[in-house]
Amino acid sequence: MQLHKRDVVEAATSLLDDYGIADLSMRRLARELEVSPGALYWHFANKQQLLGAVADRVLQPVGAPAGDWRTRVAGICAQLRDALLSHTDGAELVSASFAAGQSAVMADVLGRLVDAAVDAGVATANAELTARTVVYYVLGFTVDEQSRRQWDAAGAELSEGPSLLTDDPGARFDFGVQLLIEGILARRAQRV
Amino acid sequence: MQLHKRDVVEAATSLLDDYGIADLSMRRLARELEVSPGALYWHFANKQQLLGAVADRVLQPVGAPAGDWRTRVAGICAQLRDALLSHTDGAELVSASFAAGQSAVMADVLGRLVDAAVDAGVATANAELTARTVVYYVLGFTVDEQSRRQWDAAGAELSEGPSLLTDDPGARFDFGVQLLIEGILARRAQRV
DNA sequence: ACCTGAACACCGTTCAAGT
DNA sequence: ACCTGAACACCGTTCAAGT
Repeated sequence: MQLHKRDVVEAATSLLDDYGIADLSMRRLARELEVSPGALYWHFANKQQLLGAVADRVLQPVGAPAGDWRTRVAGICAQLRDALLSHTDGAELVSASFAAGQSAVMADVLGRLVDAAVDAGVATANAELTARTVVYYVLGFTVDEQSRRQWDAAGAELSEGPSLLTDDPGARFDFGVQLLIEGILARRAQRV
Repeated sequence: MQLHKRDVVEAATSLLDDYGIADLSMRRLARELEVSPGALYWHFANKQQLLGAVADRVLQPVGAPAGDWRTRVAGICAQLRDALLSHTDGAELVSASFAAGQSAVMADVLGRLVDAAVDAGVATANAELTARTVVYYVLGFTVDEQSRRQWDAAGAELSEGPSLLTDDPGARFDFGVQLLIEGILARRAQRV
């Protein structure tokens, strides 16, 4: 039976969920699909490109929220974080794929953030950087959050009851998002 | 002659500068030092730890600027970016080591940013996140900047003269730093 | 204490050759 | 068009044994 891109991405995603990004290798993926390693290179130019496709699969649930620019920025951030946390090492995967310019969906998300920045009144010359700043925050925060989560999901029962200092990642995340939104507000209508 | 940690880190840094992070392997480093691969594991527990030591070497020039909190934040950001741009793939290396919790110097830098945030009036519960947000920005921005720089340092003479859209990375970097500073200002004196 | 030698268990990628 | 088989050129890490 023929191998399709979609099957490959599907298998890669379940490998990711079950064993994490360190064990998501081309050879192991090929083994799982019962094909030779070389077969994957008919469908994908290299591993980076394949990981980019997996990243886009992870990002499928991220939509285009409506509302004023603040609502949209906050909505995109929240949806992004949720999507990343839904897969083992999702934040790390998407972060790497974004940096490598291999995620089409991240490019779309960036575009929506650019629109929101423009609507906020940021000069077009600065809108892209404003959008990137938001993305850097969401990825950085979530990579960190996820590695901590996964770290004490192992070694679980040894830890103290309600974790240290009433840790509420959601609230912490929102604090940063609001910081950025206020920063955007302050930098709007900047003379180019 | 005895192999010391400092020699290893020195050799690793020059391998980094000459060939980039992808070619900085334990085996290649051992070959350069004319020891067996196993010898490195007497001095470092694993590759992550060694890379952390290299990251700290890269970060040596980053100091503790004086002044009011805004000046300190801006100064730390600028020094951090300069240090990262001074070595091939420096931003990527430090970003990875920071995420893995392997850079002592980044921990120090974070501490100074926490102090600045507290001085700005951010509640202590939010100061760490505020500091991390700044770090996420500097690392994200500089990884991106450096990959672009290195990409068109190859394929050089083919490109247009003054690059696209009067690209001034320094000015763009400062815009983001100011956005963050204004965000911090807006979120100071937050009720805990 | 510090290092070698050799092994273990892998990698990503390419490419002639097959169907 | 799509895939196999086999190779190429590597990895990180461990560990008995040597000095």
